[in-house]
Amino acid sequence: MTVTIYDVAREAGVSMATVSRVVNNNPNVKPQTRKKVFEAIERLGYRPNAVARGLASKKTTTVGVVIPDISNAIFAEVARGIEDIANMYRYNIILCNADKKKDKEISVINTLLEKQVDGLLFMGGTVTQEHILAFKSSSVPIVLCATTDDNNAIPAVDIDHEKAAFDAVQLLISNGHRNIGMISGTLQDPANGYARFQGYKRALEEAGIPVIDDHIRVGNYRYESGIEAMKYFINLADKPTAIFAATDEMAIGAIHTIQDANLRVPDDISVISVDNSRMASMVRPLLTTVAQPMYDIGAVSMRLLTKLMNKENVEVTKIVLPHEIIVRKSVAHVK
Amino acid sequence: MTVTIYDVAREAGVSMATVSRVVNNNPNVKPQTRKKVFEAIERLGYRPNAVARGLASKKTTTVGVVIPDISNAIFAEVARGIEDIANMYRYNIILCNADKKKDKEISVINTLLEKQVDGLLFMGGTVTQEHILAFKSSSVPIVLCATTDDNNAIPAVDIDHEKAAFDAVQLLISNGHRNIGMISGTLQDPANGYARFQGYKRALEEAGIPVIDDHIRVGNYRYESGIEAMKYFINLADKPTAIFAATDEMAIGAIHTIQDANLRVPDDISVISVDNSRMASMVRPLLTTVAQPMYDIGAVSMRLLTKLMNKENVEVTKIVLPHEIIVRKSVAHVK
DNA sequence: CTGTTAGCGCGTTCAT
DNA sequence: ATGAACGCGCTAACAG
Repeated sequence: MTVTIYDVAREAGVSMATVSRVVNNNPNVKPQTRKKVFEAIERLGYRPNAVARGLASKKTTTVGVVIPDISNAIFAEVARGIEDIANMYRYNIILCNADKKKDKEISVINTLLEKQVDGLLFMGGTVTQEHILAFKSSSVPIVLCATTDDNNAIPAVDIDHEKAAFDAVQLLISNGHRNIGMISGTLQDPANGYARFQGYKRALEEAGIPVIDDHIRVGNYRYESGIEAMKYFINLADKPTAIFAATDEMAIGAIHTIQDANLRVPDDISVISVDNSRMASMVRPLLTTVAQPMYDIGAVSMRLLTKLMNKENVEVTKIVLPHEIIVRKSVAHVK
Repeated sequence: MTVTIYDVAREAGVSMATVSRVVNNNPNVKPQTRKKVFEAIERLGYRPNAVARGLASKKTTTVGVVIPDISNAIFAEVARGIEDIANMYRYNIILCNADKKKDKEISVINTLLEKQVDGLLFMGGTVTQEHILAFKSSSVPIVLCATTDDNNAIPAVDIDHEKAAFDAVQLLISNGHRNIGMISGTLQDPANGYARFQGYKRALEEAGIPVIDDHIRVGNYRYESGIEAMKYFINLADKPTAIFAATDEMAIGAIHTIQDANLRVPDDISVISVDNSRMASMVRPLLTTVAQPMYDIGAVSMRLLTKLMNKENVEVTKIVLPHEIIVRKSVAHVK
């Protein structure tokens, strides 16, 4: 039924080793022989079996990607970066959603390892001891992607979330704002939640502005929770003159709430956030936000992984990509 | 180095066949033996090699997914549906972006087939003869996902794009609009472009409204092209009283352009579109749009594929999922 | 430059 | 219920 390397060999009148050589572009084949083999391949419609090749060579040219949720635009962008670079180096990607749930993460790591991936890209919640254990149970290279690792034991590429938040809030402060509300993500989330909150706090502290609980609301990254938080802020006696939101979506929720209350952005209240998703340039006013290079995070981590898989010597295994404030129209000087 | 089934056999004092049986849940093993084997597995940290298993069993429990662009929210949603169901049936997903480019599509189909995937989910541009040829070159089941196939030769699941557009435009007409502009996608795209335009046309024709070229602009699905198209419409002598946009993004571009011209949505101009992306509920006014069940398209096509891979008899192989108009705030009765 | 020969790790008869 | 032996399709020495 299926045509194998052996059939080709017979058809071309050579040995299977020779067929293997031409298929794998080994230079040690006479051009004429090569031609004969190619013709036989063509005639028989031979297609190499990558599984057999994987078993014999102990390489699958496949890498596993653990991702929280591919339907989340942020991660999808990372995934595209990963796939583009993988493709460039002739790797394929096995994609697994794990929703930042530890059990699911450990589980997919194991099935990925069973599938003999040549490398692993991990994007998830916190990296626990259990994760490390699962990683160490095999010798395939791993790189953490947009994921923090307290133990700092594994190669990783990410941005500096704390600094990103710090910079955003500092922009507000440099515009004269001193009454700044924060719409945070859950503080349990080390990167998008806790770190950004820390940046907010540090920016205030360095400016000598007291951090008060009433100016902090915790949301769930989504539009609706931005609305909810903003409704709260608007009813405050000392209403903030500026809002720092941990995500664009929450920022947009805040903007709409402000506008619905017949206040203006940025004239009455300024808004800044972090993400720079497509939506940031699809609101009125255009949203000032700090851009995270998500595509690049994916691309760079995949590139790092190729080096690791290639057993190249990589000195720096902790890569922090730069972020950038995209100044648009949602921040103004305080009145 | 790596511990194999053979090592486990020795450690447990049984044959490798027995180990294979317990690993694969074959009932023909004495409980006591099973226990011994499990203990040996635990002790040695044995992890089955899926590649070797794939070679021996001719099954990889892996399916290939060809997708236009995972960083596009619409497709990412489909992908999540696919992965969830795949996961449920213990399949893994190899994900390949092909950007709707024919050559790239054919190329990834072939590498996926080389990897011996048990099935293929294809999401792309048009399905040409060359695609069919590539599909037919192997006997693995294929299902088309959100992709039209003129030849109608391959199992597929999609929505009725023409009808979706028709319904949207009809809602406009039933609100008294007779001067309706369309912001279309490229007409070369059979589903999102051409079919939606056809639906627009048919709705007008059935209402006895002439279809005039001046009321049709072709965009590229994006926000910016919605802006551009709307600028054109606004300067028209007989300005449309309603706009049908082929995507939410273009619709939002139109809305903002209308508002920037100091006109109101929907009081002055109504806007409707199709997609029901998250953004539809993140604009003011909230966007009325027809919802496509993208997650379901992914889930249903993956489910169909599992049946096909399982050699179950499936009668209907052309599944059309229902769409639904989500009425929000961007459409009003004509003044 | 080419062919021979072993495995790679596992599923699967076929015996027992 | 268990074991022996073969083969899945290919790569990788090694020999010539």
